Amino acid sequence: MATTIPKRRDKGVSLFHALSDPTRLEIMERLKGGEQCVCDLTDVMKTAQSRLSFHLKVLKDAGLIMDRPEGRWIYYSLDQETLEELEAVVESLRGSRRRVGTSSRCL
Amino acid sequence: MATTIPKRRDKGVSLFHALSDPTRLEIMERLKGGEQCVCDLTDVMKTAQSRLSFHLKVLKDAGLIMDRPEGRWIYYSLDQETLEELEAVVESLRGSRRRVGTSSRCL
DNA sequence: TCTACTGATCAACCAAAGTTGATTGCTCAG
DNA sequence: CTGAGCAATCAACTTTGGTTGATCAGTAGA
Repeated sequence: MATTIPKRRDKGVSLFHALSDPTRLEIMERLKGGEQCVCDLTDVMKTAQSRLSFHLKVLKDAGLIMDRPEGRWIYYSLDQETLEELEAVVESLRGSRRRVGTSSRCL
Repeated sequence: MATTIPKRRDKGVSLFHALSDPTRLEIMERLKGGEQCVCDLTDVMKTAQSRLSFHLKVLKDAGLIMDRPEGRWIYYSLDQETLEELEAVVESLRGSRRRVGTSSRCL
């Protein structure tokens, strides 16, 4: 089933919004190397725990990352499926490169 | 010359931010069909002219669209180069899919 | 059980982004 | 030259997003 245009747009908006912050982009980059627990990230990014937790939530709500609790820790990792969706959204933006001669209305 | 990591990140942030709004995403979709003047967009999107102008500026500042004045009108179109950059940024997010067995620090 | 640690959540605050309506500068037609 | 239409800009306002510090629940180890 094909997703409706507005639905697809909303999905794009939420993905782009989640990635539109330097801290969150850094988290994504760090997770490229494999899953990390929050304490790893807090240490290496030298940032407040609540702040990091906030950004992780934004990424998780967008579906870009997943969490896996293990004992005392929670491990975060990239969600490859959503990243593929993101790639599809971006590719769809490029669309057909045809050139329309004149505008429809403004004459 | 390879761009530095933080520079690349900033570029990503500004692109993602520009696309993180439904109105702007709709503009992008409409421009896929070819260049459009502002009056076309105002008509078809049924939105205030100043609002549209604001969003066009955000997209333009991010480098995603270009404008071409012609007489009384200004035509906007997608900037394919930037869209390619965007694709590269997104692809780089997927990175290596290797799995790291255990975390470095949290034991 | 008691304590220390991890990480989520909350409320209060501050900053950034978006909206609205009005104005301005420009171009073209009469 | 005048009047009308296109589009950018501005100031005031509203809304959304991000930060901070505190608290809370869950887990592990002594």
